[in-house]
Amino acid sequence: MFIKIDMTCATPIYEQLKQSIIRGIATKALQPGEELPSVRQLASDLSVNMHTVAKAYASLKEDGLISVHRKKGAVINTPEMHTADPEYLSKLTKLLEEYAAHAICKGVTAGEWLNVCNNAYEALNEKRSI
Amino acid sequence: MFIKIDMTCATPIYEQLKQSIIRGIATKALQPGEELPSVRQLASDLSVNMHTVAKAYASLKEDGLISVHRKKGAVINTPEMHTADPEYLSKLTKLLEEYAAHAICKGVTAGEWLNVCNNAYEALNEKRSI
Amino acid sequence: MFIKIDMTCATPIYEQLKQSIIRGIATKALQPGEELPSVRQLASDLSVNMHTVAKAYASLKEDGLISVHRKKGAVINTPEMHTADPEYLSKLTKLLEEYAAHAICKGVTAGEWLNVCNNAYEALNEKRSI
Amino acid sequence: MFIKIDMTCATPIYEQLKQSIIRGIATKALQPGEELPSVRQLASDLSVNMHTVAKAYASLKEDGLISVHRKKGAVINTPEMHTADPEYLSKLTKLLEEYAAHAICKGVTAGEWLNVCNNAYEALNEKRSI
DNA sequence: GTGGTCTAGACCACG
DNA sequence: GTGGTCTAGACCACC
Repeated sequence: MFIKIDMTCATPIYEQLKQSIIRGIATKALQPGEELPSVRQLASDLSVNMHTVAKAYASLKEDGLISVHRKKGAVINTPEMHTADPEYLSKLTKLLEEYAAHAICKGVTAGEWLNVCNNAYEALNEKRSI
Repeated sequence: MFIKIDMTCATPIYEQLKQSIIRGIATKALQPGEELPSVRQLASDLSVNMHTVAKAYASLKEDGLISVHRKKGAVINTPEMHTADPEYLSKLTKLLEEYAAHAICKGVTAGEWLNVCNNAYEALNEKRSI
Repeated sequence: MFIKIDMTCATPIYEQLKQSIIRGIATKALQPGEELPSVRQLASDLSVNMHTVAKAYASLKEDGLISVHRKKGAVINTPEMHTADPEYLSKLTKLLEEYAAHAICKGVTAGEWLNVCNNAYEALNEKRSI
Repeated sequence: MFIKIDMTCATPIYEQLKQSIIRGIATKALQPGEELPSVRQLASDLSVNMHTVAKAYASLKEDGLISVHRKKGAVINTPEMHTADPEYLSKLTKLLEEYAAHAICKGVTAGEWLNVCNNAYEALNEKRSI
């Protein structure tokens, strides 16, 4: 796992960490069932505090992306393909509206917008198929 | 101006304010050339600190969405002034990748993803045509 | 607010604190809209660490019982009477099954059980009506 | 024995185990006088540590739900041995108050509360009559 | 060994 | 002054 943390970045370390792991899962670099390093281990690897890592893991657990297995530590969950959770999709739509609004202001057309969205999704999927 | 601020929301007030204005521009509720209220005016209307409004305006200016004139105050830029430059689109793609990655983890398919993206864009366009 | 923390108790301090506040809301000792003390304030009052209080507040926020208002700090939410959230009720049922099972093992009859449940609810409601 | 342990669950294994057995007794799947598997046996069946099983048994014994004989091992106590003593009921009331308080905060009415409590009890009784 | 909890002291963004 | 984040070092429950 290649997790890189930018200490100078404004976004909190634990969120960068969370995002890195999410990216890893999305690109299948992290397979379902795979174990994540222990909080202590990862903390020392990244020269970051234990609690910071713990917070990232807790957030991922809350999102249902990982589970904390006794003794095995944190493991990647298998996504529930069956349920395209409408609640989640609606929340996602709202979040995307922010970017969409900004894009419209910048003169981005509907076609360009969908193209960008598609690129974002496929950029991850490509790595996935490798 | 129909700006509503949620004081209990986690996102900073100045960002909510900025986002409200962006949404206003995107839906054409705010027309190019139109003047925004003065910092003092808007601050008192929303009962927030002057600095908060000023920060929002500064951020909008930095994004090239408004211009600040000495006399007229803040005015909405004309859409012709912002070109859908590839640099912006590539930055946007990176931002969207975060959401795309999370969506993939949650089992959202490419079709669902594009559908959500389209909905987000059209939700703003619909209001626009009213 | 009379919050008492038992440092010798096995249950974490932040949970005791959370429970105390929940009790306060249930008995109307804490009215909707009322402000809770700041984390620093409460922490010093209870001679407990700031973070411990913050954790309790965060948990209450997640449960939708309080909101963190900018500048006003944490304020009690007004319960949404309209929605008897079925999801919540089903989760609650599962939790209660644990106690019910134990009670059955101890020879508690259905009548006694319902009586105990009613007492627990009314014990809070009585204080409420004062 | 139909005991399922969730290694990813936050509640300790020994408590899950204890709760499973309690549920078994409550639903009469485990009859009074019946012998529980030996600590070694159950531990190997569930692939958990011996100490974990022993801890669960010890806790059940402390609650007066089983007895541990030298030769026969752990056996389920007969219901006649546990009387619905007022002390137990009062302790139970206090525990239930926690849930009741939370429910009140969430806007659950007295009727809904009693309904939920009744459902929890009957859910076990139904399985019992099968 | 693991994660969970608590403490203490620090910095920063926000308002 | 407020909460949010990060650090460092400690103890404990569970396994």
